[in-house]
Amino acid sequence: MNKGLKLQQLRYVLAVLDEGGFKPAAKRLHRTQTALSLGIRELEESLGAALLEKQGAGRLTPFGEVCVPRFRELLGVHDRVVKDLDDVVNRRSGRVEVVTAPSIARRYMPSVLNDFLRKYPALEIGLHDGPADVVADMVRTGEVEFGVSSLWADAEDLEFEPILEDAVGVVCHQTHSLADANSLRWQDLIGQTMIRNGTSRLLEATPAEELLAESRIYISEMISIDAMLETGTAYTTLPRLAFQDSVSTLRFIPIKNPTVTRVIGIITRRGVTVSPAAQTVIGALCQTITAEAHVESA
Amino acid sequence: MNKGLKLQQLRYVLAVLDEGGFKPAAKRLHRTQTALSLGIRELEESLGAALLEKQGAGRLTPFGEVCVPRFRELLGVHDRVVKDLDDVVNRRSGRVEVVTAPSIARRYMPSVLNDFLRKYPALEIGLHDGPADVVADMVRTGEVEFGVSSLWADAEDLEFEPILEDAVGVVCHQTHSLADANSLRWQDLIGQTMIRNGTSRLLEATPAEELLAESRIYISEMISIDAMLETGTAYTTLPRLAFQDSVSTLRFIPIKNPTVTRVIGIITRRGVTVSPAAQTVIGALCQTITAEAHVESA
DNA sequence: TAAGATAATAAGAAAAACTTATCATAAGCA
DNA sequence: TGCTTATGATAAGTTTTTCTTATTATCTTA
Repeated sequence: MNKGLKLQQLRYVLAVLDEGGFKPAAKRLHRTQTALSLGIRELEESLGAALLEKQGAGRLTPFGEVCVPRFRELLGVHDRVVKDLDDVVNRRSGRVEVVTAPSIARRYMPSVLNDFLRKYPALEIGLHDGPADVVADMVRTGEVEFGVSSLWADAEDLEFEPILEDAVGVVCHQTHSLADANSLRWQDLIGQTMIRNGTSRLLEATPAEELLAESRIYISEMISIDAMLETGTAYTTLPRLAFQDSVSTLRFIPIKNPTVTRVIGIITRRGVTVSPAAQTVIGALCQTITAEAHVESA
Repeated sequence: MNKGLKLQQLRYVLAVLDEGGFKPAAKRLHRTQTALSLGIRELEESLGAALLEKQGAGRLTPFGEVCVPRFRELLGVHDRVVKDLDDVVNRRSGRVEVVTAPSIARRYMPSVLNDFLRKYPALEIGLHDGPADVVADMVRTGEVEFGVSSLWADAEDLEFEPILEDAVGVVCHQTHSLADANSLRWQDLIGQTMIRNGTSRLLEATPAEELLAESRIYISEMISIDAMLETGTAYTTLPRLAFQDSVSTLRFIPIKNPTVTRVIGIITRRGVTVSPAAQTVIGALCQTITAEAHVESA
């Protein structure tokens, strides 16, 4: 006895049964009668017993009667598996977990998600946000398929694909002495009271390093920073995207010569291909960012 | 997308996973590393997405994680089907329905069944008995796979394979005038009171036809015939096998010149192959009959 | 940075699957 | 019956698939 059924041969048998003969079955399967004859014969030999009676329109032997329901079961499972996997590949099924920097989550993800959910009604998405190190960790552990953030140290086990540059600027209250400038240089900030925050690491190893060293205040939460800025006596620095225009008493002033930017990109585990569904999300995100960039520069 | 998974390719993937690499997996499957590489690649292309990460010891892509459980399921069903059918072919599973003439059922089937059940502990058997026409009908309808009996008219839709000849003789009470003969000729019976029974049709178109015409009693049930014979005033005819030695007050006297026999054989539906299990029963029956014939003639 | 291992690629050989053409057998019909 | 038609089996050859050997590229590790 030869282990290993060939699914196609099982289909031959079922087709002969359904169509009531070799010739019509062959026609339906786009094969010749001979192909079915040979294929079914081989199947019978591998099983060790005949399935179809010698003559007459495809009648089953008793053994065939035992076989056919199992053939149908096996082919049924096969066809379902094929369909399921096809659905996954063609984004008709699946779930994506994503983590981004808070600024990205607020600024870009809403429209990405809307697009995405409309376009692929059967896909599910989970969106998380957090600071860069948390983003990296969530990608590393596999909790999420990819992250969108800046990457401090380029880790061996992570892949970074830049998609966006985000320039650092001054944020201060409208009553602050710097508030009315259109743009600033770093040296303009010397002597001013600076609040450091989570993004201040961006200034390390830049012309702003000196300011960093002078600064004697560090506040991690944006809410608390806002409250401090409201006094009009201090400023902080933020990347453009992290600044919320909605707080109308604060101003954002770009800093030039040189511009300091954080680079935001797609973070994935090195050597792990993202799922088809996740690829779609990444694609949508990049497209959205490109579109907005055009709007801004216009 | 190309419908139709090849089971072997699925096994390649699982082997690479289990063994942690192409080379050991290839070794286990008695293939070269290249064969797996090519096979898995083809599978990936047919699915439309990668299953294994490019390098490293057979790690799965997220899509691969989705696929593998389904691969296992499909192969599991396949393997179970193969095993089930193998069991049927090799008589480790199955059920046979048989119908025989009552004489066969009493005389031969007990030992056949004992042999059979001992030899194939997993097979089930259903034994029925009845007169020749009932046997033929049960075979015809498919209620049973085959019958063992004589066949009156050779029906178009039935196949008859003779296995045994059964000579007709006289049955009478030990006090009957014929009781002490060692053998009789038909003419010895002229003038005696004959009881016809279900087997009397065997005498049609034989030298005994005349006796049949003279007979004025027909009794269908053996019990009632016995009662009548006990009076010692009448005789009946029976094939040897239908005569029960256990009724010790009755005698069986062979009739010769010419001998009239009923031919008992295997009755099957024309053009229907019997199941492997049934083939076994038929084989055992023929063997038992041959063995007993030797004993008797010895 | 070189050595060893692992997987991908190329090219050809072996095996499988399919095709056309032909044959045997059974069923239908005058 | 004998002729015709239809069905499935068989033979021989072709195409396709699958596998192998040989080689190359890439990653790992020492």
